[in-house]
Amino acid sequence: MADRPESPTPATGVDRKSTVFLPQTSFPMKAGLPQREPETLAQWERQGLYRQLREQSKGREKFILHDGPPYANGNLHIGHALNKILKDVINRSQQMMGRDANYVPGWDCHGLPIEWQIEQNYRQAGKNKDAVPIVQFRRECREFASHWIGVQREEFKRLGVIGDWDHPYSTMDFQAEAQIAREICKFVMNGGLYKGAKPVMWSVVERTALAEAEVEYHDRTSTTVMACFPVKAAGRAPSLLGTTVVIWTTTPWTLPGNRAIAYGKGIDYVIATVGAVVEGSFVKPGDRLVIAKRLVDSVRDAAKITAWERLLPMVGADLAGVVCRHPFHGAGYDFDVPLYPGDFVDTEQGTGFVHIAPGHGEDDFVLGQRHGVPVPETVGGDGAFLPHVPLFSGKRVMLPSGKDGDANSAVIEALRERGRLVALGKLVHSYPHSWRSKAPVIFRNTPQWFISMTANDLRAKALKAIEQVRWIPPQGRSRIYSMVENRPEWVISRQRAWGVPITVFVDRKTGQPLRDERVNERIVSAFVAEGADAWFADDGKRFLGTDYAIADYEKVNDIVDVWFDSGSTHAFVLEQRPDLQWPASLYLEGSDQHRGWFHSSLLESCGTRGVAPYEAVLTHGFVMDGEGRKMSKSLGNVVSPQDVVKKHGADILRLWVVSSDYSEDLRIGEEILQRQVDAYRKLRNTLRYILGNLADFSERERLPVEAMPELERWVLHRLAELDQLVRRSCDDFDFHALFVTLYNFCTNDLSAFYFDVRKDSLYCDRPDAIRRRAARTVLDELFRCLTAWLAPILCFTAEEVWQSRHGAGAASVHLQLFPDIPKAWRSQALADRWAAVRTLRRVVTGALEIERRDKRIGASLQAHPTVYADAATLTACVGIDLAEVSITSAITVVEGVPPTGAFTLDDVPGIGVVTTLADGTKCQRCWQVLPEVAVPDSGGVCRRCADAVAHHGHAR
RNA sequence: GGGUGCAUAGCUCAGUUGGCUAGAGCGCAGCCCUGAUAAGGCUGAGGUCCAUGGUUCGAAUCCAUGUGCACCCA
Repeated sequence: MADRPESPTPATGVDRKSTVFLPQTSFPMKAGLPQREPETLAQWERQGLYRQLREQSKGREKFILHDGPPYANGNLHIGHALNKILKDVINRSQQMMGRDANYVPGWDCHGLPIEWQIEQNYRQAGKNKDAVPIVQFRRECREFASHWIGVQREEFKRLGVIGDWDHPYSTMDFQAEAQIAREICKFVMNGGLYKGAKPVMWSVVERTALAEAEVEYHDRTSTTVMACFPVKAAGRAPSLLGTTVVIWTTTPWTLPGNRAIAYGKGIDYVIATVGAVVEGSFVKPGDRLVIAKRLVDSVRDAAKITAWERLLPMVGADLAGVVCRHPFHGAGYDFDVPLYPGDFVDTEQGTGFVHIAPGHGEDDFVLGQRHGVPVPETVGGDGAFLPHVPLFSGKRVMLPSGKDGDANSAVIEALRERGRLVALGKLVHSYPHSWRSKAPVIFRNTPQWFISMTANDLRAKALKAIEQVRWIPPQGRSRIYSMVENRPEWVISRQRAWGVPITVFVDRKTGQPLRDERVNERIVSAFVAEGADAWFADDGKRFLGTDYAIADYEKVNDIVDVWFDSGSTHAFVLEQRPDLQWPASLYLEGSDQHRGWFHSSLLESCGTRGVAPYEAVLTHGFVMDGEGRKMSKSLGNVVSPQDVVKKHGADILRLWVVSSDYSEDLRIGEEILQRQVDAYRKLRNTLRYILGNLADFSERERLPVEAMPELERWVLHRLAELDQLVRRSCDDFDFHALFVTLYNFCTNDLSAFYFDVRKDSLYCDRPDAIRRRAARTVLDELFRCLTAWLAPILCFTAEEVWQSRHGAGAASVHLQLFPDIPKAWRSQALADRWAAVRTLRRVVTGALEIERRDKRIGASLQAHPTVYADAATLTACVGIDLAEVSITSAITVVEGVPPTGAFTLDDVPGIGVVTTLADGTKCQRCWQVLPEVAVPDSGGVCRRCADAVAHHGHAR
């Protein structure tokens, strides 16, 4: 370097350029994320990053985000991506705040959708599922779920989600199945579990219960009847005495199962006295019928009434407490039929009253349950009335062929005989049919297993637990509270094959479940060793041991609902793994899980442990398309995470997550993604610029804060402010605010201001110049902070930047903590001063823009502004080089009122700028226009540059 | 049909307990630079704050109704 000519001729700019310290970095501007990210993943894998993290954070306070298990039956969709990325950002940020954030992902594996898929495979192969032994069937379900766990695991990993992917949990692990059984046993032992009955959709043809997913709706012509129920007790409306309440139904055969009547609280009713009728009417003049006011005309026509004699109005509320007699009163139907209000009653058609048969409909069942109405069992699995049903024993609702039986006509005839028939009709309506046989289904009461909401005060415990949990956003609390407050008993049984059995033996004599811990232990240990298949392998004699005779007990072959499975994850994951802890710090899922996983986990835990399994619950909204519509295959607006990753990279998707307000529904589409790509580029270039200007930075250059110029101290002040915001935002899981602030810091404070101003010093000052050393020290701090703060979000890019500086062999950026920021960096006085400086600067740049527009200048270094300002502003600027800050070659400051014609900004009173051209000649090295360069022996460079060139290479 | 929630520039979002000419960033347009260069800087144009009615001296903000969208339930 010493032989470099000290004063190169002005014409040879190339030589000078080599003395300018331009940014140097191999960090490319173009990211190539889709190619690069998998390489980074492979590197993390090789390093064992997850293991390193665990080692490193041993003994730290644990932060346990317990994973809500996705269902293992298909590729990931964008909602999965949102959920897992959010979890990952939270885990990584908690880890970097000094906690041990161990994340164990999991899968939900049992249940109907998988079972169905396997059945479908059989059907396509022309085989019959029922011919396959259940254990083999279950094995195929297990293999199916395993396959999708593998697929989803790779897809999740590709998103950058870090966790114990080598040891995830699944609800079908033997150990999990064993623990689920143990949880069931707890409910058996504490009396929470009981056998009851509930209506389900039942196919008479296949003699099986059907789930909602297994029925399809077709039009069907039904015989409708209006039947009347004589009022027995009028409640608070004496005028009802001697009247009959008229109901309407499309399923007359359900009348023997009637136990109540529903009315609408807000509906207006009348007592209609029949005036005249035509021949063939089932009613006679003088009959007094209670019906909805809106429907008087249609009832009149349906019942062949020519005129009403009188209409006495009343309101729904008057019907409270009214009790009727059953139409078949005196023939074995001598119970009361009370009236209850029901939300589902309307006046679209019928009479404004709905007959309630708790064994034959969902509404009926729930309403009946709420009021303690018994659920009669009237129809057998073959579709025939059971022997104990008066009048109709043996009558068939439906034949095994799928054709209508004789039950409807028998019921209608019985009504007519007793004078309880008001009208007959036909109705074409949408009705559920079996997916397989295409035959209509019936709602039939079936034995089911329930968890009581009242036994052991489960409901009260759950409500109390809700109060103690932190819900984010806070609306979540009231949402789940009202659900738990109003929910019916918890039905946990399913008549299915792919799941954990309800591990109960029922005493054939008493109907009670066997309660014996030794039996339970045998079951659980068998499951640990063999999985839940052990239950289905034989008659279960081995579980009873020598204490009980299998002949005295019935082994229940129902399985437990999958919500009970996932509701038990806290028990078989959090409690069982020594590297986790119970309760979880956080559950995080879509807001639909208030009804789902949050709910079942709460009930399961409160029923067995008395408290919630989580300290906090965070919910996110749903992902819509770019126009805010729901995504659907038919609309063709589905955005798949796989496509985004392939096209843009996972970091772009992660950026999208933190740019959105996930407490509400969020949108994704081409434009939205393009905005993320733009933001990414800007961040990447900011980081690249820092890297470039830190080339060869050595510790010897580092400068203590006290020795730095104010501009550098202001940047450090900003870092201190940001540090606080970063930590608070991470604690609040508010990444949107965090990201916006970081991004604006990079664009406004760094790129457009600090970097722009310091460019001159970084490029042209002597390497040992204080100003340059200060800038490089600050860049180093910026590097530490930004890489750490961005690492939880842009996990791939942060690593790439980190390695670009520290080498590929360096410890991962993800092993860093958020830097400790000295409190002393913060200075409000400094912030205030620089706010004033930047206001002044805005006026200067505005003034320069006029010059530029009028072609008097191009670069700002050609200008020499004169700033007129008040004393307060100038006081704030004392000691600050305003020319440097404004990137002009000179500046003149005048205290006083701006002259007319000076440039001003409307929102900045008192400051005006008059611009002239800078005096002098352009320095060939730093491009400032200075008088000193104009002198003959300057060599075309300013004194600073001449000095820098003379010492080039010496101080580095 | 019921419950819950949401609606502010083309996009993503701020707008405390009612008190501004309603803000930011991106995008867009124009200009400048050419030593961050498929970069960087500056300036500018974009709003029926979903609609209607009300409370108030004053409403994006509070109330009512409606519309649209979403989730849950029926």
